[in-house]
Amino acid sequence: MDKNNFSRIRIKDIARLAGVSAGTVDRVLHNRGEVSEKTRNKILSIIRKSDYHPDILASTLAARKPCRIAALIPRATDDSPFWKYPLAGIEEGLREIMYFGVSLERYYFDYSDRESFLQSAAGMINEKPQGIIMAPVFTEEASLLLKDFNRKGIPVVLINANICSGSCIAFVGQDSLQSGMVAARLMHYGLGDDADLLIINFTRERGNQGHIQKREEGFRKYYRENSKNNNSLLQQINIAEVGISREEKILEQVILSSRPGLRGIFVTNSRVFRVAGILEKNRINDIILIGYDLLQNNKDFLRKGTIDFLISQKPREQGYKSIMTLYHHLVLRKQVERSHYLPIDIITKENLEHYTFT
Amino acid sequence: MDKNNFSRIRIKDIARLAGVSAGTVDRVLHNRGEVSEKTRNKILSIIRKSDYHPDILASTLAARKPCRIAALIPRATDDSPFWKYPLAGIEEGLREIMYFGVSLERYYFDYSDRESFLQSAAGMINEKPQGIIMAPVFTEEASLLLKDFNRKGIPVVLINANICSGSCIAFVGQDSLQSGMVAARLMHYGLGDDADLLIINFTRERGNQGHIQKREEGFRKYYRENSKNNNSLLQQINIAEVGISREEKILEQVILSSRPGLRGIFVTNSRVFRVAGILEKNRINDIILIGYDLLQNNKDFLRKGTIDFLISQKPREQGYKSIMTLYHHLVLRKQVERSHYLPIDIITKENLEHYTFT
DNA sequence: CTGAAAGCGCTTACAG
DNA sequence: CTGAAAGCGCTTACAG
Repeated sequence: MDKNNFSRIRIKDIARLAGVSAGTVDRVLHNRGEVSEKTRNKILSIIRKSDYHPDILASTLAARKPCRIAALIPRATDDSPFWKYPLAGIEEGLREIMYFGVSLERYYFDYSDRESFLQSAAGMINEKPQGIIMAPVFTEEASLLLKDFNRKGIPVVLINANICSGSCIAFVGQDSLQSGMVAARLMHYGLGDDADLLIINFTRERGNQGHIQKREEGFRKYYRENSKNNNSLLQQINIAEVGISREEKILEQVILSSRPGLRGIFVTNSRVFRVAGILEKNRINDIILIGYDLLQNNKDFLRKGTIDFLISQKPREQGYKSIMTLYHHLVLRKQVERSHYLPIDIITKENLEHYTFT
Repeated sequence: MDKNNFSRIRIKDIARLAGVSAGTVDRVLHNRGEVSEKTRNKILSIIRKSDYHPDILASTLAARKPCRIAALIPRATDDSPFWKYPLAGIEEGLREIMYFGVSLERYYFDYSDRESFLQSAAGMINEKPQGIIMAPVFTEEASLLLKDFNRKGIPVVLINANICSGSCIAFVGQDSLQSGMVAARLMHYGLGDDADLLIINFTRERGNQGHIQKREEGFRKYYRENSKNNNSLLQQINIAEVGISREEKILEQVILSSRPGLRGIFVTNSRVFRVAGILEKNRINDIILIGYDLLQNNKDFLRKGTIDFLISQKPREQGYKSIMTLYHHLVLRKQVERSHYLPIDIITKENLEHYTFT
């Protein structure tokens, strides 16, 4: 039987050992100067010997300075509900740490509106938060912001997409290239070599499409490395989001004209339900369909078998980890890991129901 | 922009409003009597109106009563390292809540020694922990213990296997039946109908084999419901763990004699690396092999491609959730969910590396 | 540069 | 049945 006791030595004890007052110990503990080198060193050496751990409860209680964290993320919409999950994760984390005086300010922007991103960011900066969670949807603008935050000494955690070049404390998200490889692996495992495949990209305004491209790249990489499938069998199509009915037509035409050879479709984002709809409408059920994200639409098609596999980005856990990382940094003052690559979850009809928190 | 402020009304405020002292408010807050009905009701009504939330930091700081949690789990061994992961998860959780005075006492037992389970349990009971995490490896004995803890009012969280019939506050683990279905789905997706399959059970001393059986059941259920594969194609073999070399011989014989028809093998626990070894030795690479748990051996074979899929039980997260559930119950005094079925993770060579915390 | 005192919000004997 | 006081371990003005 082992025991795991926690801090017993108190500031008071150290003060007594050093022959000084608690206030002085506190001053060296927090490096706020106004202590002579001599006493400072004496206290420091005592601390080192004594494996002192501050009582963080007493500390935050006494300091009673609130810690305001801001989240700059896209607003979830009916059309694109993805971002409600990271937010839910952030809020779940918040509930666990609010006792430490942590509060959350939410700043939303429109996923496809660069201007709204900048405006929301400006509002956030005005409030001078102690820490920031940011979804860097618009790469260039986000990079500039990052530099600004860095200059101001505000720690930032990036969520979902990674543009962190030294100026953020951590990134939380998925390894996109690798997730494309996972999709390819599933495709290849089910179809073997020499099956006609189609990759569909639903693109949007230029901006954060980097990780979408990476997924396609990963998919191709897998096939290059593991299959005798020659590239001509691997078509790709980009669908600009220009209005659903027009898109549907184009897609339908491409798919139908590729039959009967076409055996598998990989959709590089959460819009896979669109393709599923087309397959269903045309009563096509001999095509393997793989895409991303556990949206309600997608889950329905997965249950019906129209979609074969979904890859989850663990959006909720992304949110949870983001705020917890900031908490570890700001409140606990612990070293945090720079990269948090979350698992690439493979979801089927059979394991779907147990991915409630994802 | 939203704000998320937390408790501002203090006991002192309520006391003032009720025209009593803080001590009296505290007494009704904690139901420890010695208050007249009249003042009690007055205070209660004020509390209800005021959305008072206790400051849990101040509360645990002032109460300074330690909360000792005990974990009764199998000792991890070289042969069977599985249990080191739940323990790691428990310890990870502990680090986050030790500030609240939570400490952990570990009680180990031998996974295949019923007697050691009882002895370790006795030692634990002696120390009168405030909460218990228990792996109910030996079903009958564990049931009796559960009743005893229940009588003593000690809350228990069961981990990994579920025998909780009302006398535990929560279960954390995997849905075994469903995980078998996931394995079958992967098998069937890769091989189609009418492939010869083999299910291998490595059994041990009678005891907690319930969830292993469930896995086989799930596997068969999937095939019954989804395939035209008739049952004669689905052989099953139980290997009693009687010594590795004898087992290897038997297994090798079974596998070789089933060739060339045999196309897939499902191993119902983490011993899948044993089967992988036999396949490798005999240069067999046209058999799909699926098993459980990210042990080092298994991961190596997954990387080499001898094992095609592993299903993870998320052992670390089981541990983490167990202790956090107890913490929510004991320290935060919150209602906790009864069942925590963790996701059934599908691991391939391609997504293995991002399942570090699992 | 240093110490003594008051206070964070809650709990706990103790006195009445 | 109730209140006043001391204390949990730390922080923060303030006085010197």
